[in-house]
Amino acid sequence: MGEPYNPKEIESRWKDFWWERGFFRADINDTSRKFYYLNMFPYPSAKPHVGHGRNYILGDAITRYLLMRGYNVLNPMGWDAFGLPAENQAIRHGIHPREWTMRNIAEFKRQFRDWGVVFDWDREIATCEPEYYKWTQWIFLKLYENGLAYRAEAEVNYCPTCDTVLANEQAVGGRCERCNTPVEKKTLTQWFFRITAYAEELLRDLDALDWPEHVKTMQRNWIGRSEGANVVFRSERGDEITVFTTRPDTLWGATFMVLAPEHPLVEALTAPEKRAEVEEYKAFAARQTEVERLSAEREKTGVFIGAYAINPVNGERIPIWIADYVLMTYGTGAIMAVPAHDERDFQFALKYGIPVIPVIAPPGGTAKSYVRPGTYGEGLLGALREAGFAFQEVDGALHVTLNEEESERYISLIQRHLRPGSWTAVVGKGWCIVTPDAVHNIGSLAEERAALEALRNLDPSLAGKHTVAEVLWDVEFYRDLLFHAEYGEMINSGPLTGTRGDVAVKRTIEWLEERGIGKAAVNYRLRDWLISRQRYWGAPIPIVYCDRCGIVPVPEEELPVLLPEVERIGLRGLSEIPEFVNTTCPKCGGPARRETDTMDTFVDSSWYYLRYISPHDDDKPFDSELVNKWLPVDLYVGGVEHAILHLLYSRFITKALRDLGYLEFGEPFARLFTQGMITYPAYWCPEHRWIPPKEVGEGRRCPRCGRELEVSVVAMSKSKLNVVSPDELIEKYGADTERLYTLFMGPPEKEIEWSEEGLRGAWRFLNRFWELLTEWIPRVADAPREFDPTALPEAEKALWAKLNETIHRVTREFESKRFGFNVAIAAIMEFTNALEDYLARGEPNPALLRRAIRDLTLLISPFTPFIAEELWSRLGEDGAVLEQAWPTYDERALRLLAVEIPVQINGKVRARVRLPHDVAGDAEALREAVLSAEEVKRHLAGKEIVKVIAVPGKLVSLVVK
RNA sequence: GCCGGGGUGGCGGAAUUGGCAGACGCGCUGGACUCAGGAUCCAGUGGGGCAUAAACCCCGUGUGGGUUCGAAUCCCACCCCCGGCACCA
Repeated sequence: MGEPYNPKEIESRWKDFWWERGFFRADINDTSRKFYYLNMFPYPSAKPHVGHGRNYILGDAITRYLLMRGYNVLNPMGWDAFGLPAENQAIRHGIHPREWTMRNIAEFKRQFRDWGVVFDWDREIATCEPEYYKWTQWIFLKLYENGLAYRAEAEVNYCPTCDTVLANEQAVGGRCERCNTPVEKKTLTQWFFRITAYAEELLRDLDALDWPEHVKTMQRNWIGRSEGANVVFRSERGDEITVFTTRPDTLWGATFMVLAPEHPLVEALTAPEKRAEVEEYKAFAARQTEVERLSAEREKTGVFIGAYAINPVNGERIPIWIADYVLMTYGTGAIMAVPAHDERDFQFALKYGIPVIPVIAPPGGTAKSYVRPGTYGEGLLGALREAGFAFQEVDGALHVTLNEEESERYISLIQRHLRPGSWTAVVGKGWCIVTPDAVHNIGSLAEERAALEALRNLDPSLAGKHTVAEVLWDVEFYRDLLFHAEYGEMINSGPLTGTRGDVAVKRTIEWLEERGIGKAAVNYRLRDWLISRQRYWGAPIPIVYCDRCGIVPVPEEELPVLLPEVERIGLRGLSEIPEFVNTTCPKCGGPARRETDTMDTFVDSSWYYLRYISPHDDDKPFDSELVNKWLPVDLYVGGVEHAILHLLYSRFITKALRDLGYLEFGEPFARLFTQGMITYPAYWCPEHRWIPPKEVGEGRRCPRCGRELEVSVVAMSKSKLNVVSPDELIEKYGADTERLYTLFMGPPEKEIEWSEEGLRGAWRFLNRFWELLTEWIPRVADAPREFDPTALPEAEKALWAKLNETIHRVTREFESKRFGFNVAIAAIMEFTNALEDYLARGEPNPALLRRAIRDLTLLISPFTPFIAEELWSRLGEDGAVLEQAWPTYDERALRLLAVEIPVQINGKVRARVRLPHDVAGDAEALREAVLSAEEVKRHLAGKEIVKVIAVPGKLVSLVVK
């Protein structure tokens, strides 16, 4: 037996060793073998938990591997140190946010040290330090100078709980991303970054990034590019109303127009008699919270404003409505409504009695006709059969289904059999109303009116119907054909009638452009980035307002605009600190007021990866020359929760700085890896709120009131009291156990539940590992370092082969995209098991054993560096683990062994044959060897071999009869 | 609805990318040690059949079909789950 494993003692010995020996200090001037590894820096909120650990332990393992592979690794760490929680703490407890933040930072650093997670601490930054935010302000000024930062009045999202406005990206589903409060709409004058100027590039450049597909998809969705056309309609008075549409091919079917309630023309266009109604609706729309507006299945509402527009393609006069399903913030805030081919417009038209004109042939070319009971003569059924039309009789009514070419023939037939005063319709490629002596095509508004008139005259029960569509909708049989959004042949479309669906959009745009009534256009869902925050704990926006000079940027040499030191921070942030607000104009020297908003903390984090290169430079934000050599970041690792916000903003800032001449690259993160969160059960008592898992007893009841608790397995968070603290684990099992389990629990990109049992599995393994190695290390101290593998007996060859296979499997996970360290560690465990078995069998070969212990120690070192360093030092090798080359894999090792070749007979494995590697590796030899093997012959008795497939080194497959 | 990613034992997950499905670990079962064990160690563990045992056989990677000597892996259709977006014209 070896020594008992005492992690506490081992870990205290090596805790500071790696940093002190300088292994993690990057040589910034040597970029020949550089590797920029970066973990997303944390917001230092309270104490880190094992969920944080996952991120940094993963990064530490990768870094240690890269160091052993001889890379000059830059792996810095810093703090996303501005932000609301610190400020809220400050307001509540009177402690300064800096103090609170610094305390947490110290806590994080201590934790990293305990974990054995080392960074290049010489490059530590904190975004709340003036030496950092000075340059955040500098970036603001550069963007401002170049028209990429601007101040505008806009409808913005306001979170009443956080007392500040939010960016679009931070109002998720109409709720504050941070606190889940429904956001309110407010019209305010705020600062924006013009990220939309880069919409196209942000979208296009995604293709070349080595990022997870789902993150790229999220960004694509967020940017939301759509292609179409802008078409200019005019009001009857002559005002131009431009609409954006992705379906210009449906233009002839526009039967009304809808403006967003806030559209600037609404005021001027509204007819006097509609004014009151319109005002009321606008007020109603403004009252709606985002959450209400977004609620699914909400019925569409709107009002007619008493004005008409002229459709430029066919001169049709169409009513103008306002409705809140049209958003002022997308496209032009005005749409042409084509109810026949847009579901929303269809619902709206049906509700408000607006005509529907089909202008695109439906897919499949089917048409339907419904003939009411008692409206047709005796001979119709026979005639239909004779003519070969498919129909069904349902309670005396006929359901006729036609294909495209049959419609005309059918119409003339049905006309002969309809009773006088009766009618039917044919709905398919266009709609028509058929009476015994007329056919009304619904191809224009006038035709639609005429058809409706005819119907009303025939059938008094239709007097209350407003449109033909309404009449047809009442017939269940027609419903699936009344509206469709597919592309198809254009019909009822004037000169473009007959244009095929696959070219319809393109042809229509050309046609519009030739006539100057519209042109191709692209729209994005992405909005400009609102960066103003009405809070104290952030980087002040470096702007001064002067009554004489207007908006004046603070001159570069006066940066930073420092946060004022105050006794107490109030709810109104900087605006309630007169010493800060009142200043002099940098231009004219007259009295002026400072901008009191601070910047969104995402601005701070959108450029920090540049600052690490020259973190203490007082003259510039970053050293362009070095940054151009070190960036893009080779590997960026963080949570998916930043897939849109932080990653999109950073990409934008990088592109902007490139265009301003400070950078030579346009993407900050060449490769991205998103790791999943660690979850844990959280218990909720309706009365006592969140209950820590430890206090939950048998039967899942509240320890205080005995009520049954609701359980949910969710990401660890302090607020839900379900965090697992590393301190207790490390005290009990040591950091190596936590590290090993964290990496072993599952593939790192997946969310996974923390388990104390699983952790103990890692603990058991390390104990076994330690005892085994410490038992044998003293016995191989004097063993030779070299040996000839080919001269080993079979059992030793097997161990040697297994060792090489293990090196291969572990290395592969570092080199792969997935960092499947669960598999790498499994391989190490397997080898340890094999080594145990080998040692149990008798006297080992000392040279081989020494080599196995040596390589095994190096292989496990990125995962459990403490135990590895300790074992290494006892092995009597030179230097530290991180000074060793990563073990290499000798392919020849596997060839030393006999291989077991499975033999399939008719697709099933029926025998296994052990063969020397060179026999198994040669197709012909393999075939011969297998066919002559006894256990194969046994299965072949009395059968005829039809085919033999021999795959060298893999298997032999026989087909027999 | 659109887009992306997935469905493998009781659980987390492996499977060198078309070649022995279930590695490794957790859990579970039995045993050992023990006053005791929720500690530790040993053995077993996909389902079923046969059975003293060794051995052997059948089924099995969401469902149905296909390609192939051979499919978890490739193709077609469908079902389900997760994530993102969604009144975006």
